[in-house]
Amino acid sequence: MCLGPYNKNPVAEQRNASYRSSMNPVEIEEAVTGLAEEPFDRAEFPFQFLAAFGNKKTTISRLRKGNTNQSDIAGGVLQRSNIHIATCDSGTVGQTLTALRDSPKTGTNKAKFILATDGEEFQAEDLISGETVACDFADFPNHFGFFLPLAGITTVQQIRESSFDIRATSRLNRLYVTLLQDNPEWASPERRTDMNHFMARLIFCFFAEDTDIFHAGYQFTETVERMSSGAHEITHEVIGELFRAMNTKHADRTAQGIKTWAGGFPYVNGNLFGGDHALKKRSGSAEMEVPRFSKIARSYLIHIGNLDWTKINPDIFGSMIQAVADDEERGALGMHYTSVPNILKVLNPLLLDDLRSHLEEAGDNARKLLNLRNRMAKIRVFDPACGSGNFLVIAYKEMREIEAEINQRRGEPDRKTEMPLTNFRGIEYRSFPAEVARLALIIAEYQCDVLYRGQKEALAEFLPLDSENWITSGNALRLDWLSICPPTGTGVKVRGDDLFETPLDQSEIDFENAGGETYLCGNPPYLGSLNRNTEQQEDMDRVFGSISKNYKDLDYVAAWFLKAAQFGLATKADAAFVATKSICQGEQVEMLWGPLFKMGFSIKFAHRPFHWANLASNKAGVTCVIVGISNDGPETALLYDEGALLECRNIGPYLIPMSNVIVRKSSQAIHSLSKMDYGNKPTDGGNLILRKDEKDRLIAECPDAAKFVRGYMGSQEFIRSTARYCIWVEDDCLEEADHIPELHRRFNAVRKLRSASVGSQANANASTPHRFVFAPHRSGIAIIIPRVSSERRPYLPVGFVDDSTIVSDGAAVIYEAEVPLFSILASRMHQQWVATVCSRMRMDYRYSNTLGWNTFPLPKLTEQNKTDLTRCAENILLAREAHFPATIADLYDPEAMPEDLRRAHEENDEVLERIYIGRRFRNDTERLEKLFELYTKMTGKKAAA
DNA sequence: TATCCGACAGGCG
DNA sequence: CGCCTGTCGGATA
Repeated sequence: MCLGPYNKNPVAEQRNASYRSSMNPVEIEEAVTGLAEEPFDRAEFPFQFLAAFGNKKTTISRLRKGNTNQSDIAGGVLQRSNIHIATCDSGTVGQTLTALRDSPKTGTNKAKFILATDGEEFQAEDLISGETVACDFADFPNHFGFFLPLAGITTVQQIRESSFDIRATSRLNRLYVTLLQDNPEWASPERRTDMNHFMARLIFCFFAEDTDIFHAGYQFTETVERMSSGAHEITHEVIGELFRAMNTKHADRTAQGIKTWAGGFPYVNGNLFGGDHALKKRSGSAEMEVPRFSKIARSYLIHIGNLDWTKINPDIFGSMIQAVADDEERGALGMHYTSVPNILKVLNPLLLDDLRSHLEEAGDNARKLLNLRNRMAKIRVFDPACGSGNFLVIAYKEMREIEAEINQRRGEPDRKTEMPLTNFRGIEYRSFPAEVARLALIIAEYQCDVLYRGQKEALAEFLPLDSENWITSGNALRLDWLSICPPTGTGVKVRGDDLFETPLDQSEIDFENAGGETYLCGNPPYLGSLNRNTEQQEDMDRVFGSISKNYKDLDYVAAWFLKAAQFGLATKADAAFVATKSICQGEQVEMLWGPLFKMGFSIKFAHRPFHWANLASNKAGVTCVIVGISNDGPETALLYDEGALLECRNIGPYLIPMSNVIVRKSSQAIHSLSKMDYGNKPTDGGNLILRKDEKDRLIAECPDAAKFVRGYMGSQEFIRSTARYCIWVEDDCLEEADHIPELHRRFNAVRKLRSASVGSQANANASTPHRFVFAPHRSGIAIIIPRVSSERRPYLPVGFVDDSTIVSDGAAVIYEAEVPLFSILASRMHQQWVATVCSRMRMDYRYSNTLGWNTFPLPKLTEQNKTDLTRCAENILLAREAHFPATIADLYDPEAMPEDLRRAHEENDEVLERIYIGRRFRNDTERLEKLFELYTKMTGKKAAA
């Protein structure tokens, strides 16, 4: 997955900075390894151990002083809710661990782990899972994954199981940083590509020497170590010579003057060892360069080479290693990667399930099996945001498994694969991940060959590498996808770098006879309009500019869907991407699905919104969907919701079973009820807002200020009854207010903040700091509708406020509201509508006047209807009052909603639903059907009129 | 003028 | 420290 160089904006940068503060698995691995290399200090070890897992200095010094150390064991350190550690006399590790396990404090303080060591032996136990570790002290860093929950890392089980990948990443990270320090001229953006290329070559060599791709006696690491022994300054020459050998055919080596010690290395080629790109462009020469190694860098290199690289897992390793080269992402170190289960959520319904069902159907029929194999050989999988190639690697591995089964059944178990690696194509913005993706695929191919055909066969055909460059590094939204991934059988092979700028002449492709299928997949970057940089903004213009004029608020990821659709129109390719949920909610539905439906696409399968966990604790994640599109008119569509699968006739753009109805946001209501306003927006940096204590002090110090203070109510204040206040000054009282020193001070602060803002609205209002930048406030009784509220509540929480209170932009508001409006807003009908067509924050309801209120389909109300609804509203309000001082949050807690309140709502629903169909609806599905039907009717009539 | 969104953020128990 | 649930201001129309 690619995250381009975005975040020009200071807010986003700040977010990134805070993300870096917690330790990631790679940093922890480094710290733990460092700890094992130090001499064992019995008294200090527990604290060093905790520090290695990211505990803050203050936490540790408090533990050290004994303030928070709960241990009842001699030499013990017990951190509440985490770990009980004890160091002990030599040879007593077993007893000490037992003592820790039996310690009453271990239980009362909810320790998750116990750990005992004497500096020679190391034993630990995970008290929740019961897993244990027992090893030599020097080896305990190998088990660091075991302890990751100590750092709050529990969400991604896979990380824990990928100790090797994390360790390798950590070492490479160290080497990379050191090399950049030693060779500052390689840090320029231009040379960085060469550095990345160099790292990819190294990784290949480490893998090759451990898997016998390099012949015995010609080990890369060993050769480098031997030839540069005592002379680290020539390390780069040694490596350069080895690379040169691997780039030279055996027949030419003597003529090229390759040194004899390098002569036994195989010819690898495949561009991997070819001359470096930037240099070639600059001087026309393809001579490759190797960065210089300091003594430390050389020792890092040898250390890395001595790891067991056969354990490399190309599915996830790539995601981690790509982050090594990325200054922006180094802090997060690949933690945005797409896990294998999530990748399969895309690939299974997109193509793998179909292939597997054909395999099953073929049984042992040799002809059918052959057809399937031939079909698979012509399938291209194309990930236009491939990052380090996870999707492609998984697709390749899964398809190889199917092919192996075919060959098994056909009695050809050793058969060479029919699926060229070059059928798994990708585009990636950054050069290093693109390089890693190529490498990951090569490694995956080798591993599959070993698995399905045997090591001998795998080795025999592995080298030299195919030199085709089928993973393109560039901006996917500016490249011509057909040029990069034309269907198989068209006669167009992989095109050279220079051609990517020029779109493929479509006459080059014989689509009629192509026959090969293409499937597009991936997890492209998500970026709201707020966080895009200029280049990304222009990308959107290029992709959507000629299609619609209403696209600027679309998420960046939507551009991949549109390009995929355009690609699909030319070649009949289906596509499926992971995306932010917002492309299937709220205003974006119209912007994206309007054009896609018009182009003849529909949703073939989808995963309903699910939470994408973030490894860092205390950080919110993102809510994702997976959407597969096709213009092939599928007869049924598959809708996945967590574990469940629903087959339906059509999946609507809101990812529910329905027709392709799009609800458009509108500033005009389709019903004839009162106008709903957006709340009053301060843009004040908090200076016009007062907590209760601030308000009390202000009025105590200056009673004259009292008349400028009003209640201030948004979502939080209303739902949780947390009082806040605001300064509210009408223009004609400004002079008086400005004489109050505290208000004067606050006005100045607002003026300063608004002037300094990059937002035009803030600037425009800088000279009127006593006023909110948006202030529709009117007197009279108003209804407040929180902008965001929890999805757990069975009804939208709404309520009345009087005009001593200012409704903030944290809520919507209807001024001078009539009581029946409350009944409608508080109904199940309205909740269902808003839940479906409005956007969400996480999974929580997010209210919008233009999307939820103005579009709400409601039959015309009679006077009798209004009287009935008024009575219902009064009953709801009375029931709420009966439980004073319970907050709205208390009252609408689904576990604890009072019975009388629930009854009042039921009654309200009954009255309203009778207005729709003369009876109660059976369920929410029926409610939504009716609402969408009515919406279509009401908007259709309006359009005609 | 008006408003939708956040590869989100932060407080509470 | 994990769970629960909504701020706030910029970009855009």
